[in-house]
Amino acid sequence: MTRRKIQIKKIDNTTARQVTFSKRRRGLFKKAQELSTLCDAEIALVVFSATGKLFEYTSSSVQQVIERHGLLSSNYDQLNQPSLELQLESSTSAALSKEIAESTHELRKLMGEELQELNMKELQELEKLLGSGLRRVRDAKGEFFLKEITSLKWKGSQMMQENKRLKQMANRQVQTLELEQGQSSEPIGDFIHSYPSQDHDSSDTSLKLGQAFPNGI
Amino acid sequence: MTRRKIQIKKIDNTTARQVTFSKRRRGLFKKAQELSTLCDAEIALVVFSATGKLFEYTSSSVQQVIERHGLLSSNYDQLNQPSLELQLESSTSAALSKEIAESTHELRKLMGEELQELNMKELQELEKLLGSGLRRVRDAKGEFFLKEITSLKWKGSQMMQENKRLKQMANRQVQTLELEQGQSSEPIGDFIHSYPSQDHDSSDTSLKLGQAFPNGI
DNA sequence: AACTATTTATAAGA
DNA sequence: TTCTTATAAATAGTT
Repeated sequence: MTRRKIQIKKIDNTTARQVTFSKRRRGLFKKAQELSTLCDAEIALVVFSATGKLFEYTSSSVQQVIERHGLLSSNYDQLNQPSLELQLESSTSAALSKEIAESTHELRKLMGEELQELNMKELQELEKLLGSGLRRVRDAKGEFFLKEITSLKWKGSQMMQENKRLKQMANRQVQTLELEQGQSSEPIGDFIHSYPSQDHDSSDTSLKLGQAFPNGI
Repeated sequence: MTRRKIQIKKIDNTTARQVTFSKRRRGLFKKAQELSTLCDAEIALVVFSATGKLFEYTSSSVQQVIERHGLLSSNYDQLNQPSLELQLESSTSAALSKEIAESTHELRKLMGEELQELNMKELQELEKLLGSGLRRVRDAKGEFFLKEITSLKWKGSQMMQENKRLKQMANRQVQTLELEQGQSSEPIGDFIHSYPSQDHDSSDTSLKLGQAFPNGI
């Protein structure tokens, strides 16, 4: 807008458009930075050129905020040792409930509720992360959950097969009893289908499931 | 920068700072919009005033892109009926593997791999969602995963208890056999601890696990 | 919120 | 790309 005034519409000539893009982009970033400094504002600016090149400016490093709170590092630490505490070493209802409660709490924390502990200003700074940082965290969390789910499904399938095997074995034994002694007993199936009551006896009958899945997913 | 040149540093006077903020913010947004139009660039601009007020500009509505691809709606549809297909109606290895593979595929799709089907331009537009849209998607996905994991853990615990019960029952029967017939048999434990082999018989031994968890988490 | 003297940004050309 | 420069646009200080 100087040797002549121009219309604000897409510049047809490719070369001219690229030149203008460079010039105006620089101007825009400079203005953004000036506004941030002069008025103590937090600014995030992302520009994609028509060719897909990315330029971005953020007035404050949100990375700093994140690192200050150890969000990334702690999350990544947890990501690197998934499912270890989930190998179900306990088998009573109470212990399981507790474990589930704890895991849920841990997962909720992972999900970002811990962010609520940051004050408003810091949250606003976090907002400015735009894609990069938060998106990395999000993707990592997603992968974590995905692995967790896949692992749990594997364990579930293993347990189902074990259950099946147990039932077959039980049935075989009942048949043996019936054949050899002519006794009749309650159908195994009905018993198996009933849900466990709240009694916890003290004998160690833990089945040590989920202890080895060589092709760990 | 006109009656006099100014230094680019924080303006002390609060009123002056607010006035300058308004003027320059407007200028900045105008420049952003001009750059976007002139050069066919995608621009996302977020400004937080010192008082925490938010102003933002995005050159294209990413909401449109998302709605066009039905990403939000389809995900939410899936969110509203979680774990139904996971109630493990099958019990053979082959069926389980297939189910796991399908579920995994479904989860991967949920995770956003479907986004790879969008072309580059659209992805760039998506980038500009900044927090709002993508964050909503992310949070929804996270909640989905969380529910899925909790549900799977519940099922796992139910199966473990059922396994325990089966083993107790088996042990009781073995004891009965041993008492009444004086026979000795292989220790149940070892058999139970072994992992299932690849045989699939055709008898329906499905245990219908996970069909009712009144206190659903 | 309006004005206006200047500075700044930048379109066209080199 | 970078520089030059004439001119348009933005805006600091004022009203």
